[in-house]
Amino acid sequence: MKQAWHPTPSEITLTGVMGALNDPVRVGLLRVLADDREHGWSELRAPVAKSTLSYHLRVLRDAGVTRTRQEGTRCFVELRRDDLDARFPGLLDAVLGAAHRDDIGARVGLAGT
Amino acid sequence: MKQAWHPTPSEITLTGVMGALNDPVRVGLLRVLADDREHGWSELRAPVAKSTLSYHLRVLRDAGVTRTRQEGTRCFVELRRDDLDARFPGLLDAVLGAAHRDDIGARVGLAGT
DNA sequence: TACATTGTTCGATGTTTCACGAACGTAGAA
DNA sequence: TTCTACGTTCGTGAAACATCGAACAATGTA
Repeated sequence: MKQAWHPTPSEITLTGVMGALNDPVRVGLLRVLADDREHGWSELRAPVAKSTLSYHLRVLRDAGVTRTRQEGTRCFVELRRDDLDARFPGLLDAVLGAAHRDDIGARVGLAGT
Repeated sequence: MKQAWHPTPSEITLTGVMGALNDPVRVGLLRVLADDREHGWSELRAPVAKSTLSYHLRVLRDAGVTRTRQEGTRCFVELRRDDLDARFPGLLDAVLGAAHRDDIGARVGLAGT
């Protein structure tokens, strides 16, 4: 299983990021990843089938919002906060703040919490 | 022609705003309206048919991004900056800054510019 | 009244998005 | 090698979206 493609910082587009964050499940994933730690795929809990979760993680990755690393058969996901902040200053914080206030994507979480 | 419906500030949702700003034409309109002045409908120039422009302005209005006022047969549109800033601090500026840097919606403009 | 202007709405069309289960490929375990 | 666990990809379907031109409604003008 080869490492998945990721956009370089300059390939990250506003349209792509806005599109990626225009879904409550993906905003929920964003909130989970906002602790800036790497999380295992299997640790993630979302109210969708695993194929759908894979799809959403792919959308986030392709947009440059997250980075996915493969290790054996396991995957680890993390937020590309530095790249996003460099590219679109303030955007991530604004979305995270708004998502927290409106409690968007609340049904997404981590195992055992 | 009665005045169109607008969401109250508390009815403005992050999901709605993100969805509204997830289209280059609408981001272009946002940039045009970012001067915080009221603009006449007929003043707006976008690379779409007038029925499509009407549709986009409706999406922005329904999301709470803009306010539309009717005066006779004419319409005037303005950005609801205060409401958006109160609801989602920093979001509008972040999007406007990013849109400017990436030149999103550049084909939208005003007549005579 | 009749006509022109302005923007909205309708109906049709093609595209994109999100969802699922099934099938698949890769890597490690037995 | 065979089996199991982990995620991805495929095929499909339903819904939402963007787009257009035509028809429409509301207002102002002749």
